[in-house]
Formats: sequence, C-alpha cells, structure tokens
Amino acid sequence: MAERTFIEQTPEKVGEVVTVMGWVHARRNHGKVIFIDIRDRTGYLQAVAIGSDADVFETASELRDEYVISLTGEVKARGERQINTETPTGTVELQIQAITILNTSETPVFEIEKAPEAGEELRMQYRYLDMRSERMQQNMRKRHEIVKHVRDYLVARRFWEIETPYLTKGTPEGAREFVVPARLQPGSHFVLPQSPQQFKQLLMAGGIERYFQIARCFRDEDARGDRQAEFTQIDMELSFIDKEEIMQINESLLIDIVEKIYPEKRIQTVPFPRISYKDSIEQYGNDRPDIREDPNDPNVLAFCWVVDFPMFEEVDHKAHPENKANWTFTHNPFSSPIEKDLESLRNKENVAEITSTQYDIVLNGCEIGGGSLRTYRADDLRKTLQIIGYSDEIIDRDFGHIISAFTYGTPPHGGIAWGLDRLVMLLQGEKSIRDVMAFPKTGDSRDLLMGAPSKII
RNA sequence: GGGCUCGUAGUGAAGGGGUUAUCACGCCUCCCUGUCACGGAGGAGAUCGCCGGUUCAAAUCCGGUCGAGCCCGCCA
Repeated sequence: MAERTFIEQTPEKVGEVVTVMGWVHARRNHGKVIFIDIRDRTGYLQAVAIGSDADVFETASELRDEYVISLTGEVKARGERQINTETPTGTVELQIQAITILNTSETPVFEIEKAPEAGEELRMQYRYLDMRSERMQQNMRKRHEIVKHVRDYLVARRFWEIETPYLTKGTPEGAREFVVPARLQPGSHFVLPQSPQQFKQLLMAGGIERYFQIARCFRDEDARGDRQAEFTQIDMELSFIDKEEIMQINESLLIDIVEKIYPEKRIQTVPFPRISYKDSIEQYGNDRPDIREDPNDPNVLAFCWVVDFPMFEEVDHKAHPENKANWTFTHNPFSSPIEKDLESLRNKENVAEITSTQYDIVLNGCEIGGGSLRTYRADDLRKTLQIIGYSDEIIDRDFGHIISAFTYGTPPHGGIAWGLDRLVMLLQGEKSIRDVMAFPKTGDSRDLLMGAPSKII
C-alpha cells in the first residue's frame, strides 16, 4: 500500500499528493462533481471527483456509506468562499486522482453519525459499527490516554507493572465468583478474581515495594449502569508508606489527568476535601457524598475523600442468614485499623469503635476507588478474621498462604484500587460504564456481539 | 429473587378498538459542477416482538412469554 497520510495531517500538506485511507462517511453527488467525505480515526476530509476524469468519477459514483477506500490526490487549499469552519480540515480538500475500493459495506443497520440515538441492544450487537461513531471513538481514545497517563506517572515514581493471575482461588464471603473447571484436576475449579487484593499484598511480601496493574476483575453479580460482571481496576500497592503519602500520590495523579487530558474541566476543590464516614452519612445520607455546588455544570469535578470508616459493622442477619457471626468487615478483612485502635483489635474489644485506615475516593457522588493501609502482622490478621467469626481451621485453610507470608518479614504496606470504567464514564460525561468499555455486556451479563455465554459444543 | 418502563418499515419516533398504519433519517432510480446534514422528482420497504384471550372487529384492551433498560436486593 502507498504511504498513508492521516486525515488530521492534511491541512499542512497543501500542494502535496497524498494517500488517505478510511471509510466513506458521506457522499454528495452533483451530477458532474461528487464530494466524498472520507473518515479515519483522526477526522473527516472532503474529497472531490470531477466528471472530466471518467475513471475516477465512475468509481466515485459507485461508492456507498462505510465502503473502505484509499484515495490518492493533491491536497488543495479551498477558495475563500468554500472554507468550512465547522471542521479542522475545512481549509483544504483532496482532488482525487485515484480511488481504490478496499472493501464494500452493506448499508449499516444504523447511521454511524446517529449511532448514539440507536437502541443500546443494537449498538452492542453491532459494536464494531457503534465504535466508529465520534462518541465511542472519543470514549476509547480518552480511556487509552488516561491509562497511558497513569502508566507513565506511576512508572516515573518507581512503580513496577506486574500481572497477577486470572485463574486463582476463591475467597469466602464477598461477591459471587465466576468458576472455571480445572481440566487436569477433575472436580476442582479455579475462580476468577474479584480483585488482585491478596496477590498484590503477596507482591509486597515478595519485596516488589511498588506495584501497579491495569487489572480485570470479575464479579458474578447483577449488572447496573455503573457495574459490569467484568471491569477494570487501576490497582496499586506500596510498601514502607503511610496513608498520607498514598492519598497524596493518588490525588496528584487525578489532578494531573484532569489538567492534561481534560483542560476544559475544573476541579471544584483542591486539595480534595476529606469527609469522615460519620459526617458523610449524617450530611449526605450515604458514604459517597456528592459535594458539587452546581450539579448541572458538566465541567465541574468534585473529588473528595471519605475517611474514618468503622472497621467492622454488625451483621445483617436478614440479608445474610447464613452468617452466624456478630460482626463483618465494612470493606475487606485486610485493612488495618488506625494505630490507636490496634490494641482494641488485639484484645477484640470495643469492636464497634475500631476505626479503619480505609479511604475512599469519590467523584461527583460516585465511588471511584478505595484503599487502605493493610494489616501486615500475622497475628493481627488472625484476630481480625476471628472477630468476623472465622474458626482457626477456616482461617488456616482459606488464608493460610497470606498469614504464612506475613510471618516471613512482610513490610508495612498499603494501596488503593480505582474503578477505571467509572472514572472514564464520569470524565466523559457518560451515564453508563458500558459506553466506555469496548465490548460491554447486557444487564444479565450476556455478550450480544459474540453470543456469550453459550453451550459448549 | 422483587418492582417499574419500553418493544410499531433498516434506524429513531407518532398513533392507542373500525385509518390505505403517520413522520423524519436511511435505502433504490432519475436530474443536478461547489456541496459539506447538498438540493429536486419518483419509488420500494411493517405479518405493529411472540403466543393466547376478550370483541362483529385488536397494533390498540387483558393474560402470559421473550428481549432491552432503570431501580431494590446483592456488589468482602
């Protein structure tokens, strides 16, 4: 193929003969002159075929929407009265010298330009068409930019990007897990991780010191607008660190993302306000306060931290009749209490008063992440698990690996995980995380494009 | 597991017991040398999600079912 010029580059190529490749976005046939709007990932460009060039004109008249074409021609400056100020390439147009049809297309089931108005079922079924729309292209591009930015930022701060297994072991309690039969151990199964929580702590035990991962997580629960069966966390963990440092790194990173990738948006308050769990419940009625002064301003980002969560809460025996214990953890059993409550934990007294080091990051009333300092001494983890009613047998069976690790010099550590999909959703002004995922699933977790799940043949 | 909303040409919507089932966009044919959501003329395209019931008559009312969305439960 000829060397390709991206459409966004064409305004600087006046007078040059270039080849652009992309999709037929629109065509306007005026009898003796045909205008083709060709679209690639970088934009649209008007190309012109005139009747005096019979070969080109004949091919141009055969083109239909979404045909994939290669156009070679001279980039010409438009006359003053023909400049289109609506588009970045409106100062130029391509005088077509050769057209190659690389592939044809059926009439799309919905018009690409109107994809956002199409039914969501159809958009998911024809995701590859939906994805050509400006809206989805922007969502995918911005998501990429955010992830790239996070990577660069963390790597520059001595984090290592490490992958943890997707085929792993179940953990009791928590979300329902996806199960994968283990062929080589009939009757046994793997589960897909709800989060890399235990692995990242084991990485700290392993001396990695600073880790991050763009990690897929799996939860076999009913979906919502902001919940999918599989979703992506930006997961990180650090050793020899205090709470303040972790919050500071994350706060700076979020501010940096907004400043670099969303310069048109404004963060309502910097540094991010910190609200205690108790105050949040009292003032906002929940633990993800929407502190926006003007909730109708699409460009305002109101971040805040919610801190001082209780470590334990009383078990709701109606919702969890199988749980005979009196206490359960509010976030996860691996969070450490704050320093002054460690004695209570160790003595298993004043349980209701024990405060966790947990911190949640909230944006515009939506929880986009949470973390804590972790318990890193074996006895303290055992005490925590005992408080929530686990016997020593269960603890050794289900948590033996991590308790063992803690007995071999695990450093103090802590971390956080962001819900990437939710963050991108909020930054992009979308109402559903489905719109910032390339291939989302329906509310009952089916993939309409692939037809999954399906019977194994 | 529960509640609510929706399902009508390819797409998005209107209609709400008797209509030739309406509109916009798209599609097809023809005309058009400056449009950029081009324009003009004409045309095709719908067993009104599916099954059953009520009725002289159902897209319309009722029941069920399937599919989609939202919410509650659930989401360490």
